[in-house]
Amino acid sequence: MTESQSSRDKILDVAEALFAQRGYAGVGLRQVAEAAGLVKSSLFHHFRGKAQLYAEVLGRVLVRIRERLDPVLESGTDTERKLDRWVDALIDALAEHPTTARLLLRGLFEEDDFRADSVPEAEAVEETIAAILDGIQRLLKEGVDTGAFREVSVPHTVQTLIGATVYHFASGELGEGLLGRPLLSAEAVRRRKLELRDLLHHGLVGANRPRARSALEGRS
Amino acid sequence: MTESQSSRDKILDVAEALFAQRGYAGVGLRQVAEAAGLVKSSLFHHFRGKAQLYAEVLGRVLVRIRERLDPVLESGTDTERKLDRWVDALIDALAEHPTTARLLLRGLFEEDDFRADSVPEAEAVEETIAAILDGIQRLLKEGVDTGAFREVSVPHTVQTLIGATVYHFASGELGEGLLGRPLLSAEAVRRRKLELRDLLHHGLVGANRPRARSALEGRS
DNA sequence: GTCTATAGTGAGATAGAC
DNA sequence: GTCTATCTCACTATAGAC
Repeated sequence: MTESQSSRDKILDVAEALFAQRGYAGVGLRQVAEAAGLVKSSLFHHFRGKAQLYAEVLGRVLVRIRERLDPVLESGTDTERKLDRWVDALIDALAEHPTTARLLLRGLFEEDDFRADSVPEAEAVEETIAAILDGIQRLLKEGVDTGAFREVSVPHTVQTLIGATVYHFASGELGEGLLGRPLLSAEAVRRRKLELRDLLHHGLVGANRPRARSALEGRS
Repeated sequence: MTESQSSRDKILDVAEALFAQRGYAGVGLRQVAEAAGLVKSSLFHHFRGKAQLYAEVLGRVLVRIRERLDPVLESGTDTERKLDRWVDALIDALAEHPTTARLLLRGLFEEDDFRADSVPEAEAVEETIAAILDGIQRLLKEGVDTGAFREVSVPHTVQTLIGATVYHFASGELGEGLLGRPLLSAEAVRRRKLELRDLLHHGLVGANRPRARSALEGRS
């Protein structure tokens, strides 16, 4: 965020914003260069080409997310609280930069477009995704095995969690039209956590256990 | 599906598949033309340009979906069953063509790319989206007002439903890696409906009402 | 490390013959 | 309604001066 960042970081920052907004195929290196205050060919001094730049952008945001999620999984509380914290941490990560969710969701699709001109850096991206998925799957399995959660399908529940978080914050104008406010406003983020937690606690958590919910915590 | 379809329909079909796979910016009209058995310039006899072709593709799948959802909303059962049927109908619509979910989710993002070269046909797309969203919002509001559902936020719940359905079937390799089978296999579609219904019934439906669930309906 | 210049390709779109 | 030919523009990438 400071003005004394290297050209390389500046390029990554503007490329992240552009790829999130217009996608891999929709962004030209000319755009990226000019937004970074350079001329197009100067990019090739920092990155081998478009595909590598994209892979580095994607890898950077995935690592950012993983760094927020891993500590939650290692914390020593009960499974139910760990899931709450995991979801909150993911939402915080997505809400930190307005481009993150879109970049991730687009990344899911554009693998086709960009695996064509494949680069070795793409492997690091896949590994980080696998690690994140592995973490949440272990957590859910632990909950199901110990009876803290219903006997849900772990993969399907992972998909639901991704949809409820990444899709939501990537939904742009459609989501903002529904909510009537910016998706990343403090109120909307807070409310998203609350709604999702309530859904999970009534939907995931076994029904025949003592449950101390502070009824209707500050609804509008 | 027959071989005696008009060139126009053939173009729409192959464009739908290509736009779903590679996105608006990622598809060239040359690809579309050759996949339809024509040369590029022949497309311009049927469509004014790339943006209009894309708008018509998008409009067609949205109308297909709306035609499946509207009858559910007009059926005369209780709110809870209507929601179940609405979700099932949406999943059936998404599972009917393997391209639908991706096309829709990409459509959310690519509005930027393609609103640039704006076409009047885009309005019909917006209207169909608005009608679909209005329908599910009314249904959810009815459920909250009558006490059939918890006091959830209607817009947030719409977002969760979209994420749990459209995202899921658009998730491609990531989703298939998680589930270990094709997303559109009969078993995976059946299971998705079941998992989502269970989540909603334990999460959306009020907890202090008589609930006759046929315990563990055929889990693997 | 950034620049100018340029190669080489493919894009969307138009004109007009058949 | 489909074709060939062509226009203009933007793209990724490279070469080489400074």
